[in-house]
Amino acid sequence: MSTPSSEIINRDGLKKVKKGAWSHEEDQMLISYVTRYGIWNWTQMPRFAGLSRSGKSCRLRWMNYLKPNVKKGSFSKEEEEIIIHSHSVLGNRWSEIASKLPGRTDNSIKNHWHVHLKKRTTDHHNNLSTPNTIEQDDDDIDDVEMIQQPANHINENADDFSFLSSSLTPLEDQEIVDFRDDYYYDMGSPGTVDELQCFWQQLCYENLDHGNSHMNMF
DNA sequence: AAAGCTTTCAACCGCGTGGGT
DNA sequence: AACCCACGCGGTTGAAAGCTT
Repeated sequence: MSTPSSEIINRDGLKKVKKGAWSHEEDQMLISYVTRYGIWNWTQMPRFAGLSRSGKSCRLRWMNYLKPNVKKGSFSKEEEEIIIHSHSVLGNRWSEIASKLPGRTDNSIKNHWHVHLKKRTTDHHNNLSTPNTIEQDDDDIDDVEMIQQPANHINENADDFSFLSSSLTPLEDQEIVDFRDDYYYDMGSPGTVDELQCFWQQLCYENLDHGNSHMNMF
């Protein structure tokens, strides 16, 4: 779910940064570039990667969606319990709360809080302040159930990088990039124009097989 | 079937911070 | 000390999906 893509053209007819939803092709370009060269400078990187996006947008897309260990899908009871407890201690420090939930991003936690958990905690608080209330909604029942669930799956996807090999065929025979921790920072810039051109030619070669002729930018 | 309403969440924006010069 | 730049954070927005009437 996202806003539609829009390319902004300024008065001189020059292309400026694109906004809105990311296309599959843009995702592939970003993944491929980061896999090959690592993250060296978000501001400069879109230009080298052939993306008409701001560095900020690229960083957000990578951190919240494309990064290999980003956990998608619904939150478990244990995760919700951790969020609720952490929020009661830390407040709206979403990044700090996210650090307690491997694979979850601050953005997704923030969204989940506002959509699901905020109401639950205020309801709970209201029930406490009105002790004669007998009603117990589904969410309260969930709160009881969550304590009984095992917590062994919270980190289940932390080491799952399998999608990289399936989506990045041009690079599958090259060195395996370790995305854990901050390894991929400080890998250096792409270096020469020849090196960069070679990189994109590899990508184009592979993508032509899948009809992605837009990749042919050289 | 379709119109209107609600929910969800990806993405944007503005601001604060830290490092470099 | 002052400025610049890159990055990260938290609040907010808005389109799409889902639901209700």
